[in-house]
Amino acid sequence: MTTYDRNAAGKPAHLDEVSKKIIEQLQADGRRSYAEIGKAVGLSEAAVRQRVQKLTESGVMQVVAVTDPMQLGFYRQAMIGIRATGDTRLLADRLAELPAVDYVVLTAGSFDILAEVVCEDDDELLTLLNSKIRNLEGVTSTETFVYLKLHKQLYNWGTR
Amino acid sequence: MTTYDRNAAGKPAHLDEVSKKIIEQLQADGRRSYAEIGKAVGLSEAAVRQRVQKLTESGVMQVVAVTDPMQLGFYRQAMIGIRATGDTRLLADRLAELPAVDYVVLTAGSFDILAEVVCEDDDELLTLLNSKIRNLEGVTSTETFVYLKLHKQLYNWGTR
DNA sequence: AGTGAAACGACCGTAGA
DNA sequence: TCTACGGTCGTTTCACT
Repeated sequence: MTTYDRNAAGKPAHLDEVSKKIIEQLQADGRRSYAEIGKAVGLSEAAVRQRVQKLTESGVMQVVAVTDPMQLGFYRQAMIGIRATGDTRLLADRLAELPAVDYVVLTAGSFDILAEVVCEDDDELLTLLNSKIRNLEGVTSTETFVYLKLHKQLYNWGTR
Repeated sequence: MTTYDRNAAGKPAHLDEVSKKIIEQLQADGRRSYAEIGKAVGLSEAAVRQRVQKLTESGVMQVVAVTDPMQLGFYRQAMIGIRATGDTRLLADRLAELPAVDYVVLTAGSFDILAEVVCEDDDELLTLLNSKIRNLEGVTSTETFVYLKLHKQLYNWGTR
């Protein structure tokens, strides 16, 4: 599943300190054992496992592999600001279908949509823009921000 | 470590099909056992373990917990486009130090920097913008794109 | 929700092709 | 770089609190 609704699981989750610590442990290393986490947070292995299962099932957290595009041969990344007419949700669906697009967000402001793309090179980026994105129904104009240097990238949203 | 250099580990990594499959397995579930992955890709448990270790050490991949800001009480996200003078790398360092900033990228285009922020509410966002970001040395103007709906969010960059 | 205990399975180091 | 194997540790289930 590539597209998801952040509101799907409902509202807050008001985690206690122990669950926050468990999440921190898994943010540092997603393969850390439940037993080791238990030692760090002062809980039995079984209790940690139950909490992790709940956190995962409720969508608060997931443990996944993240990869570095550069090392996989994708040397060109960019953010595309898009201005559009009509229902931007439909347009967002079309954008999300493109394999090179790894991030789509509907925004308020001078762009209606922001889309991040991952390309092998400038050639692919140019083709993507001209032959795919700018052809989509509703797109009135785009602005491209080529990445010069990715400086900070956190996955631990929300625990700060 | 919150800031990292994507070029740190050098250039390509030309993975074979087996390593790509291993990464796919861990993208689906970061806690899947080496033995189970081995069955899926046709390799012994030890071989999978060695490959995962190499992929992790070389920075091609890492297994981590990712969380949903909404469910942790951060209801307002936004992308801030920043125009600046001087060395934007220094400014990016200052931005990266702010806990609410989870993403900073130096760009070419009508913005010099794009920064994603995660806030509890509009109040915090407003304070962040006015009292923190716009005060930073070198910032000449900002443009804020408040997130209305996060539509697609991939962590599996590069394997497409 | 949590603990503890026993059976099972995964993980890790080492040896060898 | 892979497989094979044994010791160790983690995980799972279940009965209990």
